[in-house]
Amino acid sequence: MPTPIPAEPLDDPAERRVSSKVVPIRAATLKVACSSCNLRELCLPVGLAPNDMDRLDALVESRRAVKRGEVLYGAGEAFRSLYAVRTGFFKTRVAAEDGRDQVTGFQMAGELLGFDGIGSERHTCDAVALEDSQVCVLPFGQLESLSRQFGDLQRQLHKVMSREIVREHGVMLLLGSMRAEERLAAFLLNLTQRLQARGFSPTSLVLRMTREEIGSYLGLKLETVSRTFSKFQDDGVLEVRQRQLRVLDEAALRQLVNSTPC
Amino acid sequence: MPTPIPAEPLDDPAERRVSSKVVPIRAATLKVACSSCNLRELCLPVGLAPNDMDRLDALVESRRAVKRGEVLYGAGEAFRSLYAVRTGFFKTRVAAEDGRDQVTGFQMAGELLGFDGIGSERHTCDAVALEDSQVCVLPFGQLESLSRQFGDLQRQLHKVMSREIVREHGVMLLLGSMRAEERLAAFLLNLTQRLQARGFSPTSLVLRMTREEIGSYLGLKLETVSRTFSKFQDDGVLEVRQRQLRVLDEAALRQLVNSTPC
DNA sequence: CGCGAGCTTGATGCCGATCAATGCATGTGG
DNA sequence: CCACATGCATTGATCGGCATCAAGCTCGCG
Repeated sequence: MPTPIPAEPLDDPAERRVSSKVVPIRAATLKVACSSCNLRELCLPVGLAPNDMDRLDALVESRRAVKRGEVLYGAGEAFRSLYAVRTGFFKTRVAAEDGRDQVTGFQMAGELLGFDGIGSERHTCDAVALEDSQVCVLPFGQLESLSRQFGDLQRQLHKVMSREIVREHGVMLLLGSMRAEERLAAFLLNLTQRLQARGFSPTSLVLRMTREEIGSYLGLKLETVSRTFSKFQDDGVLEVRQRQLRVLDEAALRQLVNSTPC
Repeated sequence: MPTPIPAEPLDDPAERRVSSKVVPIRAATLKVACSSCNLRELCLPVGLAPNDMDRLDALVESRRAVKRGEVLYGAGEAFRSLYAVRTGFFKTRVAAEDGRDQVTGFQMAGELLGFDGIGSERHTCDAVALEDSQVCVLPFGQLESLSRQFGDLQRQLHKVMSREIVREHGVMLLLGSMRAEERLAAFLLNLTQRLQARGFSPTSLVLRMTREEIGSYLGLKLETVSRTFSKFQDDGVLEVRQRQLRVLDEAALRQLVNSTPC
């Protein structure tokens, strides 16, 4: 289990103001440094020796600001870098040839994006910011070469990719065999757990995504998501006011996920 | 697109007879060698320089025979190695705390298994042989250390993992937004394409898995799978006799996958 | 203040689950 | 070698959960 971290302070305002457009920012000017990042216990540097971390610092060449609604990368784009979410919130989605698309994940601070692009040297999905966000840019060629020198970094990279595979197994289980209530319960538990690991309250949260995006992720229509929220509220499990949620009975959520009425 | 390879010859009988139990076999006695394996164009060695491949040969320490129905590894087991399927056919499945389980993939010759275990040092799903099979054992520690020396191998390993992530995105799309006929059509197209890459006919195939296993993978009940097969047969798209299939109208299958009646 | 994106809630219908029975192949022991 | 068991597949009848269609509602914002 990752070490909990106190709620991160807001970035200093001077830094946030640059976000009016997608702007690459030179590392030197901002002193980007994993070693001093408040996300270092959650992000790629987990478990690295101080020496290794210095080298990783050197690799993080820039940050990039992405405004709400803008794409960090899109399907078809050449793959160059992974991205670590520093602040903000993203969704990734794949699109079928026809209009349909599927949200494949939501990423918050400290989580990595872009693994989909390694296999074909092109991205195969879109990453979209759900609020004004900042990412650290990790040029993949450099990351590979660095991880050839530092076994700990190599291992960490492999672990992160492996966990992404395992997470998707969980989503497949959810999509393949759970009913609407179970899906939403599983989703909420996952969300609160990740927020808790970042020092936020596990009982009070603000959704960053619409009902439609939740529905796409869970294989449900937005009306079903909405109705299920209402039902949880009627049952006293949740307090719902728009995107503001309060978990009243976490045990009930857990029980739902493990029930087998299907 | 991978180079097609002629249908692989059956293993020599002396070698197959050892499969009465799960038996580790010393490499030396069997001359295991990626460089002479007829799967080298499909497996981990893709694109390696001859020198690198010799080193990979040295790493493949043994083969392991797994009889139909036996597990190659199970959830909870310590993670030590990846496995490359040499002959045979596997499924991987995750289990929820209650009885439910979900088939997360089917693996055939040249495909790699075991990535689920890297993240937590323990396997998180079961790998079960669907027919008598053989795998090459790739001790992961050695694979990492080798891929620190050889950039091509490192890159190849990352690509394989990335493609696994992308494949799962596709399954999520399928589970989240397709109807039964589309799911089965997508499944069949994927299967025939992979068989074709291995030099088999893309129109005539024998399923190695039951209707129930297909259903679990596709998020359907076995009756629905069976009915959908029957419908495809009535429509002249498929000829179905038990597990023996013949694709009569591949275009119809493709059209189904891209249709959007949902 | 009024517009529009997002959310809620109701009425209805359909796809696939469920329950149930039968068919078909393989294998095993009498 | 047949009788029977067993596992898997097919097919039918019915049911239910979620999608769909259709109104309103809420709230943030120009």
